[in-house]
Amino acid sequence: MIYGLHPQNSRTFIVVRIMYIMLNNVFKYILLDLYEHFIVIFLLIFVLFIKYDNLINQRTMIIFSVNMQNIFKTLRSKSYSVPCEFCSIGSLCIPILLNNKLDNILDRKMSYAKDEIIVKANTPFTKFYIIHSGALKTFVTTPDNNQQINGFYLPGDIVGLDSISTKIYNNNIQSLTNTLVCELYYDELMSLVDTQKNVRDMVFNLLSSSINNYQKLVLCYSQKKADERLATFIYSLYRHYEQRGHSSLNIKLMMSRADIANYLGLKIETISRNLSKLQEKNILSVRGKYIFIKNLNALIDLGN
Amino acid sequence: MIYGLHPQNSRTFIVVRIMYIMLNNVFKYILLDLYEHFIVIFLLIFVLFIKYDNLINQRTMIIFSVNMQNIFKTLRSKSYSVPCEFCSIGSLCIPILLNNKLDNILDRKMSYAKDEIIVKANTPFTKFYIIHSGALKTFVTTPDNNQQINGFYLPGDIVGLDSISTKIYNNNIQSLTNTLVCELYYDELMSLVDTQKNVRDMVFNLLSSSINNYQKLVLCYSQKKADERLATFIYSLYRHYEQRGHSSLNIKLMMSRADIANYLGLKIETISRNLSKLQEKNILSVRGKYIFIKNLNALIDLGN
DNA sequence: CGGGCTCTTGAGACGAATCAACTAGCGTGG
DNA sequence: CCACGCTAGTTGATTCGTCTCAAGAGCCCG
Repeated sequence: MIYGLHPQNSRTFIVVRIMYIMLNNVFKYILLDLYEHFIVIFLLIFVLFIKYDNLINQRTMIIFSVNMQNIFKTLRSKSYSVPCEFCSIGSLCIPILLNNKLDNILDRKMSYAKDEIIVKANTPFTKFYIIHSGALKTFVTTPDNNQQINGFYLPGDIVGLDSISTKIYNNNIQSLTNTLVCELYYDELMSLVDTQKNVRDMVFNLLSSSINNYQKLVLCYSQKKADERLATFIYSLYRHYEQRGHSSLNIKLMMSRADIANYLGLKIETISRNLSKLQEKNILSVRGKYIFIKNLNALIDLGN
Repeated sequence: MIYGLHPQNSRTFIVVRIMYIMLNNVFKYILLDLYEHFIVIFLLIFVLFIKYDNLINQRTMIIFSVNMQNIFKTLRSKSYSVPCEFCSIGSLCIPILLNNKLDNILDRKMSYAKDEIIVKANTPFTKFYIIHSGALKTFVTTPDNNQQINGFYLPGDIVGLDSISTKIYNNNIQSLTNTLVCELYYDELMSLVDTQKNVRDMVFNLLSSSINNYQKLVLCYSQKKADERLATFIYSLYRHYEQRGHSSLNIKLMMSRADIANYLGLKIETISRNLSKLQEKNILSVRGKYIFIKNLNALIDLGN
């Protein structure tokens, strides 16, 4: 449990959580450089808080130091976790339904390191993965041994819907950063579907909207040029964060250029060139993995 | 009720149906030219049958003549209908479940002429369409007023799964030939989902395998060249017919070159050129809308 | 038989891939 | 703390594949 936010003490945990959400919401429109300074200020406040908290003892101190490191890391990478109510599962979170105690929800979360293979393709399908924080990608390996990414998954997303019919995982699932996922067993979900109408409707909606997304992706592939595809991709990231309650013009790309290129059916050089092109057009400001959307409407227009 | 197979008299209908299915199954391996002759023989037998059927009166005669025209048309285009047990809905056909009488099933079928718009995009979603015979396409119209096809649907397929989450039809649905569809109301299906486990599982499988198909399509788009895409497309048609109990190396393209091009994200000239290329390689034999697969393995290899 | 389609084939234009060189960012170890 | 190497990312020159434009062939239908 070195990775991820996982203190044993639930009171201190809540404080961490509140400040964390605050930071994500209050500062979401602040530019990259400013952002860095605020993190320092935040950490100072945080250290003071620890100093005067009478709960502190040797053991929690160690936990805090571990957490602080993680929080710092997380903030630096501007990764985020969705509060459970913004999850694609929404208020119907299975752990919550099964057992309404917070501790139990936390116990359901599994932690994975960067680049860890979570699931290998063609292994038996038993459970879905719902991302709490971090990011995943799914991909298949083609006969000529290179990979084809067919989805990026961000906090709140559910992975594995395509496996219901095949009973095996059709894709490899791999973490892009340190990632916390909730596991959701298919059988458990089905028993809830039978007893609760809202769960049934939710699952149908998830499946249906997944089909919808793929239809849009197909449309993107089949008639858009490289720059249009890239614009669509970046806008879809923006939309995704927005829908999960993190609307910000600052976007951190969790995936490498190579992954983006692979996903969009282009080559890495083309991505690079077109990012520069969008920057020249004053639509984006790119700095490594960070993108700032300078002209959202132009971005939307370009992506059609 | 001019189009489609829709006699009022169920005894005569059954005979038509049996002969129709016979023809589809007995002659499925026979080449195009031979096929034409058998249709003539079949029609002669059919006329004799009518002559000595004591049920005939003025009214049924008219119905028959209408139907004969349609049957002739249908056979000439080598269209086919799936017996209900090969439908994607399978043995769980809702009309059958709701009311086990044949007449009632027939009443559920709606008939559409070639190129008829069955559903306009963005209209309220109430029911799925399951194809009995013929073919449909679904497409969206882009802002610059040209269409993007995102699916062809053949007998046994269900259309509209993506609309569950949006509550509106996301695509226009248009018939490619004269088409018979079974209508399936969403509410009816949901009430069956709640009461019958096998229906529930079927619906989940349908949704999940639809996601699966789109994943494969995305893979096809993002890293295959024109000839590979075309090979994949033709093989997928072959597989589709095979799964519905009509395995034949003779394939009739229900859609125009323009539709194929649009669907595969290519231009009509590229389709034409690559069909010629596949013919030169002795993989296919193309004659207008008819394709004969000369080398199935080579086709599969090319499509990866 | 001609008019309107769809489909095929050819020549040149354009966009993305490829190959190659170079730069920036990052962690590692001295 | 800096030098080092490694990887990720950028930029340029050339090649290759598909699109575009254009003309002609085949087919259905009145």
